Amino acid sequence: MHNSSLINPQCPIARSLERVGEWWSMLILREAFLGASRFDQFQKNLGIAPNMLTRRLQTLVADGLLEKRPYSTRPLRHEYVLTAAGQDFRPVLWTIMAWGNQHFAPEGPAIQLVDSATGAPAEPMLVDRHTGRPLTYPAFRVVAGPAADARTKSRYPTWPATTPTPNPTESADAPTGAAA
Amino acid sequence: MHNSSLINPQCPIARSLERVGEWWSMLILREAFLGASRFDQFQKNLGIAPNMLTRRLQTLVADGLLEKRPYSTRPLRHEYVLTAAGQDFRPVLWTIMAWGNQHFAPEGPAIQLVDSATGAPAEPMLVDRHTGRPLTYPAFRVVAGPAADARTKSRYPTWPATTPTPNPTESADAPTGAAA
DNA sequence: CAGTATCCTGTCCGATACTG
DNA sequence: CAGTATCGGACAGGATACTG
Repeated sequence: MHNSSLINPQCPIARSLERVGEWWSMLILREAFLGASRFDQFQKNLGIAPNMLTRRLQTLVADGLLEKRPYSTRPLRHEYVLTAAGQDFRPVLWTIMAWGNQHFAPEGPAIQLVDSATGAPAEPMLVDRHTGRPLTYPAFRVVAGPAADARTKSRYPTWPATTPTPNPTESADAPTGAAA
Repeated sequence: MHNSSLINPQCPIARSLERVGEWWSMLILREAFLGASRFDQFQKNLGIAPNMLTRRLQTLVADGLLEKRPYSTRPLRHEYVLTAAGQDFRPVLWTIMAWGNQHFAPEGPAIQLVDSATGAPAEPMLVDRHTGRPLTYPAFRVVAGPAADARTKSRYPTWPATTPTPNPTESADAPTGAAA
C-alpha cells in the first residue's frame, strides 16, 4: 500500500507494516538474519530482480533497519547489515515462522528453531518480560496507551476499565472485551 | 506478490506471507481481534474500499483464517469470525505491535498490552514453551527441519552441527552461525 | 445493511540490457 | 561484482454506482 495508515496513523502495527509490509522486505530481512549482507547474496538467495532489490534495500536503509557500509574502497562496495532496530525484528520473524509451521506445513517443518547447544527443538511462546507470565488472551489484552489520540481511545478500551466510551458498532459483539 | 515463494516454496515465513502478506490482510485480522465481525465494521474501522474488503475477506476465508457464517437468514447475512488458525495469529500481531512500539512510537505507545486484571503493562518476550528459556540469538537458531528439501538443507545448517554443507556464498561471512 | 460490479490509477515486480 | 536504467504486465487498491 502507498498511503497506508489513513485511518489509524498511530497504530504500531500499521507503522510496522509501513516499514516491512512489502512482500520482499521481510524476506530480505530473513536473508540478513541468515547471514547475507551483499547485494549478490540477496539476489541469488531470493531470486529477486536487481532493480527491486535496489529499491527494497534503499527503503530498508532509509527506515533504519539496515545499514549500508563500505567493505571495499577500490572499487567502492557496500554491504547491508542489520541495525539494532533490524535485529529487534528477529522475534517477529520467529513468531511468523512458528505460525507458518503450525498451520501451513503439513509435511512437517522445513526449518525450525533449536537450542544451539543441544539441538533440541524450541517452540516460541510469548510471555511478559517482567513477570514471566504467558501472554494469553483474554488474560492480557490490548488497550489504549498513554500516547493514544482521541480516535484510538474511542476504539480501544482504556484501563482501568471505567466502561470506556464504547464504539457503538462494536460494543454489542465484544462480550469479554476486545483485543489487538 | 502474486507468485511469491519462487525460490523457497518451503519456507514457513514465505508461506505465512502468502496468506497475510497483503497489506490489508493483517489489518483486517487486527480488526477481527478487536471484535469486528461484520462487513460494515471492517469497512468503517479500516477505511477500506468495499471491493477490496470483499477480496481480502474472500482470501482470508479461503486460507482458513476467517470463517464466514450466517447470522441472519432473512435477509441472508454473514459474519466473519476467526478460525483457530486465525486466533493463532494473535501472537504474531502482538509481536509486531511490540516491535512497532519499540522503534516507531517516539511519542510513546498508542496501544499496548496490559494485564486484563491489574492493567499493568506487559512487554512481550519469546521463550521456549517447553523449557521457559528466553529465545535469544545465538543461543537459539534456525536450522533445517525434518521436512527440509535439498535446497533448504543447503541453505540452513542442520543439527547436530556436522559442518553442514556450507553455502559457498555465505560461509565466509557467517562466523558464529546464521539464523532465521 | 451487506455487499457486487465497473472503471481507473499507481506501483510492485519481473525481464532485460547496460556500466565501472 | 554491484549495481542502474528502461520497459511492460499484473494486480492491489481507490472511487463510484448499483442492488436486495
